[in-house]
Amino acid sequence: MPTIKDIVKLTGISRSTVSRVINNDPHVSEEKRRRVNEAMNLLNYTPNSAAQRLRNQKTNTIAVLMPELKNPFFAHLLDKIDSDATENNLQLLVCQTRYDKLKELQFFELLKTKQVDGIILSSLENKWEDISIFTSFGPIVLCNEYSEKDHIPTVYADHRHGAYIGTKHLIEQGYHKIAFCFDEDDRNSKLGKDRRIGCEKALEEFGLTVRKEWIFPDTSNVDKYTAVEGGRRLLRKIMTMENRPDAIFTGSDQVGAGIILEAKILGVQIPGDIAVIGFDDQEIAEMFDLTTIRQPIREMGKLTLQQLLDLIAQKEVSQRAIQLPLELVVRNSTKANLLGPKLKV
Amino acid sequence: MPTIKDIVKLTGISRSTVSRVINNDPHVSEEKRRRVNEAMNLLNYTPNSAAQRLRNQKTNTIAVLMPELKNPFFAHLLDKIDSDATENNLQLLVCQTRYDKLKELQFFELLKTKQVDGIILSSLENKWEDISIFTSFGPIVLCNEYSEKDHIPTVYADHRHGAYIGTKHLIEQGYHKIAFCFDEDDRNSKLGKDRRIGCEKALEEFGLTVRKEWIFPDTSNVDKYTAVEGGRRLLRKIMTMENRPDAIFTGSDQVGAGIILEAKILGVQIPGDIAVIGFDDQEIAEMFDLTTIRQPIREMGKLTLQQLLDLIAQKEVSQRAIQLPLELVVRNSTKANLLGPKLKV
DNA sequence: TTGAAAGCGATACCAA
DNA sequence: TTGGTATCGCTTTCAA
Repeated sequence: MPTIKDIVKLTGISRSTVSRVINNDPHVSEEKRRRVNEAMNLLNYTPNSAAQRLRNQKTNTIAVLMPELKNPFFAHLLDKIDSDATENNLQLLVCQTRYDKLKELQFFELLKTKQVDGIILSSLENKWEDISIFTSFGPIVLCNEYSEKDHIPTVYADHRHGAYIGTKHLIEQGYHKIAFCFDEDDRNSKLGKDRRIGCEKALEEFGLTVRKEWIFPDTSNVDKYTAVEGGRRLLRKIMTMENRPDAIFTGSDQVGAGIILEAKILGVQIPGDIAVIGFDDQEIAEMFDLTTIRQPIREMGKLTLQQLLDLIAQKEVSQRAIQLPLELVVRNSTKANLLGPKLKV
Repeated sequence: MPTIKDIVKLTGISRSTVSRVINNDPHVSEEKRRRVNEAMNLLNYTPNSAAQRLRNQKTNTIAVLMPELKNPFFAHLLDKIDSDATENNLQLLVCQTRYDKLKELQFFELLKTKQVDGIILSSLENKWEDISIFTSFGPIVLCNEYSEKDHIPTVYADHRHGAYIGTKHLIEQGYHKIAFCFDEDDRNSKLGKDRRIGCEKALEEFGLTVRKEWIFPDTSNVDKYTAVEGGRRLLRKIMTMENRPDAIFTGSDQVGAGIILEAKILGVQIPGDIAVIGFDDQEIAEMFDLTTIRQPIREMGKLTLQQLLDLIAQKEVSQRAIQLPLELVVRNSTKANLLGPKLKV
């Protein structure tokens, strides 16, 4: 591969000037610029990025940490981040933590070893306290997940409100025996806790209370089956209960789809016997006619990258924590019970 | 950030020896090794990867080119490649071509600028002739797609046979008016062409012929709607035809799912009125009880990375082109027509 | 506008 | 086993 030296040899022009041409420095005469460009084309020259990185202390690369790519939510998030990254001449490194604390921590070495200029964190396996020390090595922006401390650069959706409007919708449709199945992972993120708060708020407004036996954790991540299978198991479990809920509010469209699929097998009517709400509004929700809470993935990706770029450019970010609204998408899985609202409000 | 110099200052030991410790060179006394390690821990030292890249001419990073991440087939492929890459201390750069020839070409600059040690190409927008020149800048391995020239390092599935067994299955189940909907993208890859050959072979064996009006291109990529929507449109179109096929062999599970969804709306019985076969065997195929052709994604990812690693290590790869078998997964979307095989063989 | 030279942070050859 | 030094390829300051 040709280097600057080869251009120097060919043109007799100094490396400084050649470098100036490469970097579009205006202080170069037109004639030299032309000769350098000619030589570069002739030799098929491209600057060596390792040398540039070393010299400039900049990689034009960022890492996106996520639990796993085969979860379509994260694949879409990565897709959106990539759109904007490409526009900004940034490379993207995929980093799957696979729900592993240690793996997650290891990825932060990328910042120390200067392999990336910054990190987007879309899942949180460790406590923020254990991660925050890495911010001294480079900027980190949280996306989707969020921690208690709101002085962290974060972009997240208002899951509390999302859970609230979902629950409220169920109640208004006449369902008041509502089960919840959310990722209970409140060790690190406030996400699960916030959802529960939102649900409770809606229930309280209608004079209802949460029943402990109707709260189910999403165990698909820990037990290594798919979220769809998780939904199937959940419904089977629920059907063995004596006092059954008449609606299930789930933490993902996959779980919701699993419930609907298993219902068909068990002869359970959706929404006649049991209503279902998903989360995210992925393509699968539409396919299964599943009421869900839409996540603004496009905006989350865009704003997250923007924050990161601002931090890399040393500009302080305008807002540290950005909260985005969540939206209810009504489909047939929560159609009003034929008997009309069972509840007197 | 501390550098080797800081370790030298702190310990009085030369940079050469420090470097040896970093790289586990055995020719270092235990005492010095201990002192260097102590200092490294004390200063929280990590080698600067840009410097290592420059010096070693190696990045430990590879790029994976694919059309788009939101296609679950590619998300899964990337996931599998990543598993093995992580084991080999390789970073992965995501590169979405978004079905764009120019974008694809631009990604090969990564090889020229030494940002990656090699490239995995899982889609092909340009002709191989236009890409092959880049092999002089670093190794490139084709995965999934394949070109006419079989001296290219490639891992691909036997789509000809896949199409053959799928078609044969349909015929044996009593369907002999078979429509095909495959990506017609044979400008660059042999994939589409091979599928057609496989279909024709099966038809011929049973004395049937292909009907031109029953061959449909998959236009979702070009027309910018989802593959599921593509399936829906396809069925609507077919239902307007006078002479309708009684089975549809599609190029993806998404298209198959779209057909099944639209059938429900139109009151078309699957498989009673029309049978459907998908391709890939993604989770969605199981959900929709869709007969499909299973792709060995796990093996494809593994073997592809192996080939690339061999090429990077300068070992010639043992086999240039590896062909993997495709497997029929029978589900209810192709259940034998109740009237029994219509065909006298 | 141009060029000489220092330096980014590591590795490896050579000599001791 | 150890250390001095050249080198990887580029950018940037300084002086001309």
